[in-house]
Amino acid sequence: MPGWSEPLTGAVDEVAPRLLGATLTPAGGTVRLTEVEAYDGGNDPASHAYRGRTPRNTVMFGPAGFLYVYFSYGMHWCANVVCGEDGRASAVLLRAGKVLDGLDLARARRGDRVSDRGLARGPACLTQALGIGRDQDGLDLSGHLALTDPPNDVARGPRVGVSVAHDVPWRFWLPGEPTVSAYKRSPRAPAG
DNA sequence: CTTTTGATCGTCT
DNA sequence: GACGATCAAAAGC
Repeated sequence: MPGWSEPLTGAVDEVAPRLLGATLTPAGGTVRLTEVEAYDGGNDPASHAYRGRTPRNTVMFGPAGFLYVYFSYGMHWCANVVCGEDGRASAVLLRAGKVLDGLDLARARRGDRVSDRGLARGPACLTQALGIGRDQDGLDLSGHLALTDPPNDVARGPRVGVSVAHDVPWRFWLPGEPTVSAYKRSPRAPAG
């Protein structure tokens, strides 16, 4: 029995756009993914797996179809779908989505001042809206992630926030979606 | 809309 | 000890 996650086992830059349009329901509340970023395991200097396996990134080295969650900037959680072959440690960062279900739940977790389109706009906003945290690191996504038909229109460009590998256009999003986060280069990126 | 800046701490060197 | 795969508020257009 090939796992449900078989479509996640190709090259990560081909897998990432397949996640656009998918629905995710990890801990109450559902989001439709509108923006993702690919990280190519040990080959990618921007990847958390670039310098090998550590306690934090262990989940990345496991099979596809699991959630890799990490703590960022001392206050945020960010979530990835582990992709690629077992041991390759590729992953796709979930950058933004549109809340389809559990609007009240998402608003309660994010705060009343946030607009509907802003609820899951940005990787840390998305995890907060969905209730993703430490407990979801290593979560088996079967039953939580539903892939859809490939979107017919996908935009791509440089990744947000990374200070290396700017030439790699591995951010993918659904054009025209108001839930897609604004592009910001890393403050530490080389001037240009 | 844009730019700037402070918050805050786990992780790895 | 330095550095983030970030965010929100504040201030200027």
